[in-house]
Amino acid sequence: MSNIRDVARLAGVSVATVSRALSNPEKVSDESLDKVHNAIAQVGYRPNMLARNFRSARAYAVVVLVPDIANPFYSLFIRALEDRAQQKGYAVLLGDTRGTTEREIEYIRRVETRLADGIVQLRPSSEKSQNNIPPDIPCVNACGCEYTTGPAIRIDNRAAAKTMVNYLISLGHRRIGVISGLKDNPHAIDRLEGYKEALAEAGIPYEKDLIAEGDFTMWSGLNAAFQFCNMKVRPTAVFSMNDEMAIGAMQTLKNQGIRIPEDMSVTGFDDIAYAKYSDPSLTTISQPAEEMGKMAMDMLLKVIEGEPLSQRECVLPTEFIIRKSTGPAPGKK
Amino acid sequence: MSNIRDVARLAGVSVATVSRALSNPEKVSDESLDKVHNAIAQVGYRPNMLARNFRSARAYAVVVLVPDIANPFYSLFIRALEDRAQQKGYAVLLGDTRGTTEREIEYIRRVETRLADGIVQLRPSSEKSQNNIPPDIPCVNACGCEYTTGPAIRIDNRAAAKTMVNYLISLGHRRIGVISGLKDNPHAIDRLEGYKEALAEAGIPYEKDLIAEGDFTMWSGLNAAFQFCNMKVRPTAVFSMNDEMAIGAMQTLKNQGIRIPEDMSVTGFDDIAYAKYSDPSLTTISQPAEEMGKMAMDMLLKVIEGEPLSQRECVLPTEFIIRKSTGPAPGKK
DNA sequence: CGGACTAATGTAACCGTTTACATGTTATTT
DNA sequence: AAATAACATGTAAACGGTTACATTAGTCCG
Repeated sequence: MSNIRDVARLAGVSVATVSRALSNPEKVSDESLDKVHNAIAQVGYRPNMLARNFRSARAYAVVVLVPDIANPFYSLFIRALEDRAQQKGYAVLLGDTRGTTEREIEYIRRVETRLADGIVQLRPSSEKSQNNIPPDIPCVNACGCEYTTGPAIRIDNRAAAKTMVNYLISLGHRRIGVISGLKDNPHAIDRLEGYKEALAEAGIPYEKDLIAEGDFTMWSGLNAAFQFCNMKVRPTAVFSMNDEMAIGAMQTLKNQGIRIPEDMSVTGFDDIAYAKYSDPSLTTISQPAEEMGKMAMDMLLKVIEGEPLSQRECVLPTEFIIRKSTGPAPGKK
Repeated sequence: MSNIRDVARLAGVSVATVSRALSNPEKVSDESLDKVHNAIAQVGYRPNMLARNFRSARAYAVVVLVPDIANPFYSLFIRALEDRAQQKGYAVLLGDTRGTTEREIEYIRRVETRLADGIVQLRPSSEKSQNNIPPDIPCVNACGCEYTTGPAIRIDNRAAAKTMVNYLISLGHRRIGVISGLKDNPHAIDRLEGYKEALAEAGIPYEKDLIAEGDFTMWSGLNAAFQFCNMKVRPTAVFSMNDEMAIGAMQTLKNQGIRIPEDMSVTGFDDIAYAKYSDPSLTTISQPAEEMGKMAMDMLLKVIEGEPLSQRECVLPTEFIIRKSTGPAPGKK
C-alpha cells in the first residue's frame, strides 16, 4: 500500500507539497499539482484517513444512541441524520442500546476514547431520568421533552397531545382512554399532561382507570386494549401514545367485535408509514422525523466545532392528520 | 487530555509498561500493574483509540451498505449485525445508499481509505448487476441470490416462493397474480423462478399478464393491485414479493370491495412485524433476519482476519407462516 | 560457581499524515 | 537599485500509541 512519501518521491516534490495538493490545492502551483496528480494515479494512492484523523485528533464520526433501530420512527430519523452527516464528511456509528444502560455506556466510551466526536441521543431524557453522558462530551438530545437540559431538538408533545384530545372532545367523546408509554417515560409524561389539560378545559374529570400503560410496542397496545374492552362503561375513544400501540389495540378491538370508528375511535402518534395503511387508516400526529434528524446533526456539529448555538433547544412543529380511525362519539352526530 | 506518557511518568514506569499493562497485563508484574492503575485513575486517562487504530492499521469498523434503513427487514438485520459487531469490538458505520451508486461508492471509499475494514452489502447483487466493490476489499453479501459470487449469506428464494405458490395451488387457486420487485432485482428473479416452477409442476400455464411490477414499497403494492382489479378475469390469489407491497395491495383490494381471503387470497414475503397485525393478518415467508445479521458479521470478520471460510455461501432456512389472508379459491372448498 | 534461561522493564523506532518554520524565488514598491 | 512583499516549496517535528530489541536481575542446574 503506497503512502504519501511514495507519491512525493515519484512526483519529485516533498511530502508537504503532496499533502497541500490534496487539502489546500490553492497553495500549490499548477505544475506541482499536475505532477502530484499523475503520481497519485500511477501508484493508486489513497490517503490513510486513520493517520489523518489521528493527526487532527478528530474521528469525523458521531454515534447515534438509539433505543431500537427497528422502530420505524427512529429509522426514519436516522436515515436523515446519516444523510446530513455524509454531506458534512462525518460517519454515523450506530449505537443501538436495546434500552440498556450498559450498552449506552459502551458507546459513550467510544467518544471518550476519541473514536467519535459526539453523540446524538435518542433516548428521551429529563433531569430525573439518569443521564450517563458526561457534561464535557458534545451531545444533542434529539428526542427531548420539556425538562430536557442541554442542546435539544424536540416537538411540543404536550401541545400535540392536547390538540388530539381536543379533537376527540369536539367529536363528542367524553370518556377517552389512553394507552400510555411506561409511566416514567418523559414523552409519556408530557403527552399525558396535554391530555389532562384538554380534559380540564372541557370540564371532563380525569379518571385514572382510563390510563393503560404500554411500552410503545404493538404487543403492549394489543394487551392494553383488553383493559378497555372489559370495562363496565367503555371509553368511546382511545388516545394511544404511538402508532404501533394503536395498531395493536385496533387488532384487539376488531377481534372483540368493536367497530372502529363507529363504536370506538382510536388515535396514534408519530405517523409511521403503516399508519396510512392500517385498517382503518389511523388519525395521528406526524412528527417531522427527517427534519429532526437533519437539525440534530447540524446542531451537534456546531457543538463539536465549538460554535455558539443560536438557541439551546429547537422545538419543531407537528402536523395533525385526520384519517379514518376517528368519528363522532356513538349517539352523537 | 492526558496521554500514555503522563501516566508512565506518574506511575514511575516506562510507556511500554503502561501499554503492556493495558493490552497484555500478564506480561507485567503485579506491582507495576498497581502503580499503573492508580496513575490511570488519578489522571483519568483514556487511551486514544485513534492512535491505537492508526498504529495497528485497523479501523475496527465495518460499513453496512443498505438500500434503505427505514425498511423494517433491513433494520432488523442491522440490529443483529450491530449486536454482534459490538461483541467483537467492532463499530458499525451506517451506509444508507438510498439505492444510488454514488453513495455506495462514497462508502466503499471509506474502506479504501482505511476508515473501515470491510463491508456488509445488503443490496442484492448478482454477476449481472454491477458490483462496485473492488475484489481486494473484504466484503460479504448478506442478501444474496443464486448467482451471487463471493462470500454470501442468503435464503433459498426460489424454494421459498415455490412453497408459497404450491400452497396457493393446493387451496385450489389456478390464476395467481404476482406483485414482483423491479424486473432486474435478483430477489425478484429468483422468486419468480420459484413461482414458475410451482405452476409448471401443477400444469398451470404461465401468463405474463399476471405479473405486476412493483418496487417493494407499499405504495407500489397499492398501485399494482389495481392492475388485478381491472382484469376481465381476476386472479383469485396474489403472491406479493414482500409484505409491504402485500399490505398496500390489500388496502386497494378492500377499497374495491374485494374480500380477503374470501374473494382473493394475498401472501407476502419477509414477515415484518406488521404482517401479524395487518387486516387480515398476512400469510408470508419468514426470513431469519437476525440470524443472517449475526452470520454476516461473523463471516466478514473471518474474511478481514484472513481466516479461511468453512463454506463460501451460507443458505439459511425460511419459515412458512400461514395466517388469515389466504383461503380456498372461490367456489372450492 | 558460572552459564543458560526466564521474567520484567526500558529505550527508541515506527506508523502516515499535517503544519510551523525556514528558505529561495519572483514580483512590487519606493 | 534596494527593500519589501508574496508565493512556492522543502525540512523536520509533532500526534499517541505499539513493539522489536536491549538490558537487567533473579532462578536453576550441572
